Amino acid sequence: MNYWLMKSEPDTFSIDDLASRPQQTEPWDGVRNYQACNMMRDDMKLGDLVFFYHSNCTEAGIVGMMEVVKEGYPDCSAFDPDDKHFDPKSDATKPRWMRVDVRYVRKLARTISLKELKTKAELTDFTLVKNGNRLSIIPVSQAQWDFILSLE
DNA sequence: GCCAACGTTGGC
DNA sequence: GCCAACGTTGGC
Repeated sequence: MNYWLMKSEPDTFSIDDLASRPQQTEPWDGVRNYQACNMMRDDMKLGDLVFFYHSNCTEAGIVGMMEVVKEGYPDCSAFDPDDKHFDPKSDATKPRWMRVDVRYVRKLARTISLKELKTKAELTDFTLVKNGNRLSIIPVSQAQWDFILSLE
């Protein structure tokens, strides 16, 4: 069982959007970064738990939790010329990008902000708090997961 | 809206 | 395979 963190801009897709979806489930598509896609393809497994992180907003931070309900499969939004994330170099015979499906688990009692996470000695190795980090999917260790939840 | 950091592209 | 140019991310 692995733990993860996935970023989303709340203006585009927030935790409340996820909670109001049918079955509270959503395909996590539009990721166009190889490192992140490889993790969805190879490492994210059914039942893995994921922090939902709001980025590029007033209070960037961890707002909730979700779980992987479908393992990596081709992101067909890359095949659709009308889609914002269309990629002409990806096609159905050789999909370049992957996605997983995630289901809402719960919101945290409060937002654990990036600012706060950066102050914790326990998290100095956590990729999220490293300067200039741009990965939208980040692995979280068991220890990091437990520690972050203890802050709630 | 600014800008630093970083990933990707493409010429050579 | 190097690296400059360019585009994007995301905190502030």
